[in-house]
Amino acid sequence: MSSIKYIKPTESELEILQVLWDKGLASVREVHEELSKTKEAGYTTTLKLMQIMNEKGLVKRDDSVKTHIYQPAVSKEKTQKHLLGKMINTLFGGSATELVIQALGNHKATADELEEIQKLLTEMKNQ
Amino acid sequence: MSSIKYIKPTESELEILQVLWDKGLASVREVHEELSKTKEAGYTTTLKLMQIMNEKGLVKRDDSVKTHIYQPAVSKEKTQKHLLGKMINTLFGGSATELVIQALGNHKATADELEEIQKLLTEMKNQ
DNA sequence: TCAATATTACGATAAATTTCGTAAATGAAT
DNA sequence: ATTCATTTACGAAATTTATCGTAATATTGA
Repeated sequence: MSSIKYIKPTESELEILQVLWDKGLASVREVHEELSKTKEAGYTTTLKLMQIMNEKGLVKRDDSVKTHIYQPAVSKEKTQKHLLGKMINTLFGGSATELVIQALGNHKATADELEEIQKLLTEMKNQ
Repeated sequence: MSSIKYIKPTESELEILQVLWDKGLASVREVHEELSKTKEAGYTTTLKLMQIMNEKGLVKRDDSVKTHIYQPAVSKEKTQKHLLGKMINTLFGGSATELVIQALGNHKATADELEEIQKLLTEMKNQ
């Protein structure tokens, strides 16, 4: 059994993780530039957050080089799964279906995407 | 235009809202009893939270009677919609479809529920 | 080498959230 | 009416999150 406690990223930490999941590896500068496109915050704020995330184990870093290079230490899929599960419980009374219906109803999907989901559903029914 | 700022409930506040959405009306005691089934916290903690929620406008209360009666002041659907949208953005790169696939993949749904979702999808395609 | 630049480290602060102790108010029972 | 139990009010503390100023460190280029 694993005694590793799941660490829930904060909202700001999730934004940083998103960038890292996308880039794989990145310096603080790179992450900060990316965040700056949609958000206002100082460089040292991003730096500090990433240092804290390193302490928490949410990211790893290579500090053998002058400009430290960070990478995610938690997987995108597991994090999605965890937070989605939490939301299903605390907001949709435990029903994933209710969430799916809400999501489909309120957020436009393309025809292709609808196809994809239908295919998945058919597979699920045939098991 | 409406100048009402959306207030994001905290995690604890969401737990309380869930109870109120379910019961419609409830005293602090009732909410607290319900929460106690899954959570450890003192009665005054729940009370204080509900008082703060009242100040924020997340709940309303009738204090004309000795034991104040609370009810939700924000709708379950709107709250779901808001937080779901936020999660799609910060965790699924803006793709509702990705979220739906994750949700269906990880959380079992009954055959009936799958039917229901398929029906919804068909309707969406035919529009 | 030395000045300019960039990066990291560190500490401090502010704001938001959660928690609870204690007192005050109310209602009920004897 | 006095006691007892319940509830609300209030304040304070502890925690977490977000932010930034400043100092220290390292790099580069003139």
